[in-house]
Amino acid sequence: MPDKVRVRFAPSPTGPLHIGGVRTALYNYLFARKHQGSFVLRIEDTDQNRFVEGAEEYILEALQWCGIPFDEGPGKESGFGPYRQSERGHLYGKYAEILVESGKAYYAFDTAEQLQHYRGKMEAQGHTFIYNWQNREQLKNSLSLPESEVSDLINSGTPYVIRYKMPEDQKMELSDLIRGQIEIDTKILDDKVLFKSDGMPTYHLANIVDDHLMEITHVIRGEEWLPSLALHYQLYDAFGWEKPAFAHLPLILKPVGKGKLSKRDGEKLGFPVFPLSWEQSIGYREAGYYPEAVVNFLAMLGWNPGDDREILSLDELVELFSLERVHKAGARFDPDKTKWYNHHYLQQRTDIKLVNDLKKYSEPELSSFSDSYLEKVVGLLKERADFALDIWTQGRYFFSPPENYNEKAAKKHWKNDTADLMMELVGLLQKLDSFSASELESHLKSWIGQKEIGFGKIMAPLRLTLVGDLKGPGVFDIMELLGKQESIARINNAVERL
RNA sequence: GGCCCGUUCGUCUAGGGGUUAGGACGCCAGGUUUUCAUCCUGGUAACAGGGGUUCGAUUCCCCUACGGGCUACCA
Repeated sequence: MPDKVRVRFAPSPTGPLHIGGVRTALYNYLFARKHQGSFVLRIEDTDQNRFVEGAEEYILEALQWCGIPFDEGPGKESGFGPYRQSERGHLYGKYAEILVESGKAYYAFDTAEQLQHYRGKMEAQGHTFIYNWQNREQLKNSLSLPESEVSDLINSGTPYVIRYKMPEDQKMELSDLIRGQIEIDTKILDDKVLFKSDGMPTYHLANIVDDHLMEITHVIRGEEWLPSLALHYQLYDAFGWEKPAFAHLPLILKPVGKGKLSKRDGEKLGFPVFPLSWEQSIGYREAGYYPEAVVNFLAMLGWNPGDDREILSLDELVELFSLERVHKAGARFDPDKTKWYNHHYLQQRTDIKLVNDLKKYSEPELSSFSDSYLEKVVGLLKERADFALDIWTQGRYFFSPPENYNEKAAKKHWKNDTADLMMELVGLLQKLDSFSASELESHLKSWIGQKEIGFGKIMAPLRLTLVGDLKGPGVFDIMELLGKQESIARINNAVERL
């Protein structure tokens, strides 16, 4: 790689960034870091109709949350800006005209309605309408019309677009870092619009011009752009510019069923498809995922380091990443595995951090408990949690007595003599000075041993009185945390109610 | 429909002319925990099909099937 590596992530602010977009950004970021290059964020907002308020802010915040900052972009000027295409509007017309002058592009006056009509007609016959060498002489453009009429139309303010004049029959060899060589014949390609009648460039023109001007060395983008690669090659050649290297990433597919991952899948199967919440759709952040987990599982979706490692930090990913190891086929999204990643990263967190995570979800209920108490709760519960929220939902009994008792368990374990046994147990507990888990364990065990009854006759109902269910950490640990007074109160309470 | 890209356990994938085709998630079983979960151990499970090439193909080539993308004055 001769020059300094420069890559870009170029989203359109037409809505929230979805998880596939995040992965594209991530791969760009990893590649840039790996080669000590620059990661540029460019906002492609040339379509005024699809602009969505707040989308750009969302993109910025999402990248920040994921921990994949850009080196240049909106608000981070570095000599190649501005980084919003809407602010570069004046640039593109000039380049389109250059192509017209050199005969590589032309003016077209066909209205959207006319084209729609042609399309409908062809489709009715079972064909596809393609605006190219086959019919451009019959359509309304500067190739078919006399020069004088063309200038009349332009001077009278007739709306026009500028189309690229795709060669009639040229065999092209395209090259992709992930897919290798691709052959294509230009005769099946169309005369794509480069410059719209509203004075804005289309993606194709703006993209090539900006990538050139911003000195992008590697274009890493989604596979949906592969069909446009030939056009982009044509454009670089038409301008006489050096092409960047291209890498087209496989798409992320639905967990079940057909097609690529969509917002609907998240709603249907109950997992986020956006990094942050957007309107009614919950984001990974809000669902309780850690950015490290999101980055890790996204990185592994379509790429691997070539060995068995699956838990990789961002730094390790940077170190190991290579485009050559990106898989070619689309990858089905696996919600279970993303959970597993989060579970892993949650275990790595300190108890203090987890307490803070927990407070985000249930601050009011937790405010009356000390941090040291909460830390102990977290310590006891974390290993069974995928999310910080699980600690709250699965550990309610640490914060308030059980409101009801699991009926099935009560029926099975609360026998006729259980109440008497529990009262006897209360008597024993009253006498204890230390309420540590180990003390409790030895006292209870010897007591049960003396009575010559099964452990189950005591342990199961005891747990029921404390927790309300047959779940949770060790009974003695729970009792120690709850304390003598609360534990006894809960046993008494259960005796009355069961 | 046309064009392009793809196809290894259910899923993410490693591998690559001769392998017991490896790992992870999920699932199942055993162990630990006198609970549930975690955890540990083990197990289940794959080279889409058909032709070539070859002494030998899951691996290379072709065809078919299937999957995906594109086919806008959207990106």
